[in-house]
Amino acid sequence: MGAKRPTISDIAKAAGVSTGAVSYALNNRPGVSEPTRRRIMDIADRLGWVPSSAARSLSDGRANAIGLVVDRPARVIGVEPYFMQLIAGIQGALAGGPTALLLQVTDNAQAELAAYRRWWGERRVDGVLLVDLVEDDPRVELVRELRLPAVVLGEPEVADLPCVWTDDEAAVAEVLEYLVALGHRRIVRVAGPTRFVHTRTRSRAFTSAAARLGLGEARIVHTDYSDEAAARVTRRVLTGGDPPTALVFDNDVMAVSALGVAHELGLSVPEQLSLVAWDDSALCRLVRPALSAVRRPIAERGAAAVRLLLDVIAGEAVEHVKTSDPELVPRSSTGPAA
Amino acid sequence: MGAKRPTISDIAKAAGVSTGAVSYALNNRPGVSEPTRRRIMDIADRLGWVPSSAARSLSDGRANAIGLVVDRPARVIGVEPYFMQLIAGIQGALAGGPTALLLQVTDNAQAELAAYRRWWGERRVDGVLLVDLVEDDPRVELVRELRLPAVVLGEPEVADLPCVWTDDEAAVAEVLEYLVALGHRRIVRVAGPTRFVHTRTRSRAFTSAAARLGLGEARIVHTDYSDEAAARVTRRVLTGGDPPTALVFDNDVMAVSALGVAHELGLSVPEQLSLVAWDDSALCRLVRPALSAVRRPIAERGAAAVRLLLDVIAGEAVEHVKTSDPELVPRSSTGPAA
DNA sequence: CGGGAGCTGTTAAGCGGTTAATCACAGTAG
DNA sequence: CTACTGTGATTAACCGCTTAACAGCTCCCG
Repeated sequence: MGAKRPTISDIAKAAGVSTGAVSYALNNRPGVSEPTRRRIMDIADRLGWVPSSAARSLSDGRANAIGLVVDRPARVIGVEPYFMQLIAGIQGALAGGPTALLLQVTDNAQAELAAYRRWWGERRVDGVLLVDLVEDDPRVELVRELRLPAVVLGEPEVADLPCVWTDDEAAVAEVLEYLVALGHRRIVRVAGPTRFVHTRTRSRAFTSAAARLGLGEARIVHTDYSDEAAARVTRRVLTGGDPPTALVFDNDVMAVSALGVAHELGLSVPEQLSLVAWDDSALCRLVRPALSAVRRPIAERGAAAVRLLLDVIAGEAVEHVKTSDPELVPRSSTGPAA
Repeated sequence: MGAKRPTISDIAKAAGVSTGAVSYALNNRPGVSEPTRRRIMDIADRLGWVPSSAARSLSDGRANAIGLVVDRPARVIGVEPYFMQLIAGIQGALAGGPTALLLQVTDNAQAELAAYRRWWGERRVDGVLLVDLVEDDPRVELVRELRLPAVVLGEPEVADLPCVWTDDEAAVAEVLEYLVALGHRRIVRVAGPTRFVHTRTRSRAFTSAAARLGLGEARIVHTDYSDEAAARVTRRVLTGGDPPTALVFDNDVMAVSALGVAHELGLSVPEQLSLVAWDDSALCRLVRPALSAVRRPIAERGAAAVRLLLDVIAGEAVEHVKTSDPELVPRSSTGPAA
């Protein structure tokens, strides 16, 4: 059962006032005199009083919690540093406030939808964060139908939901220009699953930048973000006809995996093959050669999303938030084309 | 505010019975006839009823949530695959049930204690999972004082709390025997922070196995689990007098980092230096040479801990749970001593 | 035929807060 | 002296659900 927790009526008894007065005092609302308020607050923290979230939820209808569902296969989620960094950023913005984070990891889209629906039904969360949006994402429809406050981490204009976004397109162009400047012309993008909007956005940017730079053959191959898939795809691309001299990846893990494949195939990096990773977690610095990568402000994204969501929940008018720009961090995995 | 959510009194109205009857029916308790129960349940799921967690908490005192606080510096948490795997395991055991997971990431022990205290005060959680225990851990004292159900992921007998443990000592011995069989005699263990109990346990096992195997010089150096610290330490150890021919690490990230250092120093792995990682996330397979590692059942630990905690919360008598044993997975980072 | 025993259902209190409505009691104006 | 205005409090309803206590009904037995 746990030790006894003081309630406002304990405080009321100790202070010789009604529970109503205690409530007014503790919430800094008018209705009690200054001396009384002080007395009540003294007693409250002498008793170590903390409001019961259930009671508060029940009466004011707010859960003081937000939810995040991560729908990625278990084997991917472990190595992918993205989510932990995102969570760290989320926590940073939540720290100090009354709001808690509910986390769920699912392995299919249905389960994710069910999770939102249930949280909403149980009134467990005041709002949710949406990541990895897909085209015509059913979650968008769902939160709209439920009128569940939601913020998207992704690209704006894909849903009429408030959104925290990062200018990936510019970064894609920057990477391509960089590689072209190094003399590369056959460049392949190893992307995540097509269904993700962010994948498509980057692919579009990749294709158009390639066209602009006069690269006829801007190939894109898709994976599921896993290291195995990346290895398979990389192997195929490198051993196929007309192999590329540079590869651009959609995350860190795949780039590292490709480094291993290059090693296997006896291709030296960056002399014979250049690699560019995406996200730039510590992984990129860990391997040899250290990977050139596009650094994105992941924790910043999480924190911004939380702030935005809290505003939405508070009923304020909000606008899309753009984070700081990604930046290419050149290291040792990129060099002049062979 | 969100769309309207049905309550039991909506159901009661629709079924022409009292809310009490509805409650009995929906909870499968005696007190209503079979036909009535069925009618009520039909109406309930036609209306899409989901119980309000706040209301339920308030009346039965249970939060239907458990809490996990991870107290590691932000820069470590991102790359460390351990926690995400643990969380995946936790979710697996929670899936389908009514219990949610509250997650908090903090960057100091005080904040962690505060988090538990607050969750308890708010009655937000029914119990908590404790990881990374230290000697005389204040959290143990805290949960005892609060009578907050808790389960330790770590070694038994360090606290009188139920515990999920893995036989690391045997694994340490196995690794050492393996290395000695390969001819290594100068072996250094690159460990996590001394304050963690699991660090000490492994160190003790390391020292005693070394003694048993007649290795006089079983050195242990400590780090904070970060790749930077590991690189620093590895560099120092390898360039100092009487350098080791094999290194055993306390996690994956440090081993990968050391691989980079070896590369820097022109030491070839495994010809001149053998490396053994710990945990065996995908990281180990990603790098070249692939790292020999001790694989631990991390997700299994998480799942077992959840089940144990739910039992404790339910008031059942429980015992420590031992997970399956870790196993050494030899890959290409270990070989005969030079 | 009186009086349990069993079902099926209702009533109402309570969980810990919030808050509209009300009240007692100044002080102050008319 | 009455009426009005504020101020600082209390009261009680309510949020949605659980559950002990009780009530009506049928059935069965001595």
